[in-house]
Amino acid sequence: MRSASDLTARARIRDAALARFGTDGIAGTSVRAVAADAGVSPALVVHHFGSKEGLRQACDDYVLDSIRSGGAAASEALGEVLQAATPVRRYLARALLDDTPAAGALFAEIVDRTQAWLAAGEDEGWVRGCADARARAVTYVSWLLAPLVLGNHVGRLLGGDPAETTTAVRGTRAGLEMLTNGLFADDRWLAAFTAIDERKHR
Amino acid sequence: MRSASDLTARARIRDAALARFGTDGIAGTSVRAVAADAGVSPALVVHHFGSKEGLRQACDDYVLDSIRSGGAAASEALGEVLQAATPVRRYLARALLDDTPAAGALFAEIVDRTQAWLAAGEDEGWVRGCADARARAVTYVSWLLAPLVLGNHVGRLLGGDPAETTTAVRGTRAGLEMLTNGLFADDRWLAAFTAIDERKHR
DNA sequence: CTAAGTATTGAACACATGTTCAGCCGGTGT
DNA sequence: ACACCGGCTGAACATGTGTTCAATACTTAG
Repeated sequence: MRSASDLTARARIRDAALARFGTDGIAGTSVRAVAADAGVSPALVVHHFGSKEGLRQACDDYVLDSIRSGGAAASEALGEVLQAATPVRRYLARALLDDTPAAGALFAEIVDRTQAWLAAGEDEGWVRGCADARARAVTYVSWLLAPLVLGNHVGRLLGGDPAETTTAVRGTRAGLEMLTNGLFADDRWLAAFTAIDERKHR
Repeated sequence: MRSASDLTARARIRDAALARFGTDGIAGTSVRAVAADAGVSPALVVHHFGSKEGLRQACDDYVLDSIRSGGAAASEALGEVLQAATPVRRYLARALLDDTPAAGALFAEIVDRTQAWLAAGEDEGWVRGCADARARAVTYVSWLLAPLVLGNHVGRLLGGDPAETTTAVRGTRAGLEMLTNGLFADDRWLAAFTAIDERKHR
């Protein structure tokens, strides 16, 4: 475990920014606050990153790299993300909401990988067929991302602190059950939706 | 359809704030910008709402009311939310991420309702049983909320603009398919997860 | 019509923000 | 020994922020 003090100042600033951006949002975080957290003068952060925007991009690049390098060839495309360090997760959630280009690219990349993974599973017989593979991949990724984005609320309701493993486990297990056995015992909702949809398209 | 100009200034300010807060985040929105959108002086917004914080609370109350009154006794507990006006949706997503007390209360309330709804369905036989009803309700709500929070990215990948119905339909349908038929054809992931979990707890 | 009260504004204030700049410190090469 | 150069800082600047306040327009009651 690295201690904060033996990192280069540049890295300390990046880590502090990651944490603060994730907690308070990018607009809600001041350069001064980041500098203070890193034990550094505000002038140094702009010396290293050019501007606040530059700092944000550095954060984008950092989480992008740490996710991509994490397990490019891993089977479960998103498993790595969910197990990344918590500040990274929170920052990722913020970035996705703030809709930065980097976040969009990352989301698209995750979806692509997941779609390929699901297609492979379909070939091998352990994933069911479906009408719209693209839509399914997008929806599936959204679902995996959801507890991450809503982590605070989910954690609060499931007891224990949000970062803790044991609370995430309950949600993950419940999700897996739904994905394996299904949630609804008959197709009443699916049929109802299809009916409405067709009526609208006529 | 009401036009913007025949609303009371107070309502215009609230609507403008709702939209801007949802788009740019609360910290990223200035009182002046809201005032300009509402065609009003900055001084008036604080005259009506006391402070920027007061304005945010008014927005919280507004979406809370419009959701609660929308369909308190409706069957699908969250269906109303997803069909609410788009600015409200975007604001709700922001509020959930910013973790305001009001948002937390709303999330808890939605989960409670959903859990009751699922329990009823279980009694009536159209919802499958499960090990952890609470966790399932929380996860289910997260899933329904996910496309809302990640709306931009989902919409972009599914084509068309995010607010449009036709793009949301694809995702919703894919989701319903997964919830009805299941996604995985066998229980390899569920079994694997259970195995890991048990090993950890021994 | 007058009085009262509310809606609304323009100008101002105090403060926080992102950014700049001239300079200091400490190590490295010559 | 010197010069040099990158990490680093304190003070300053311009601007944008939330908020205040006195004063004006507008509506409504007596």
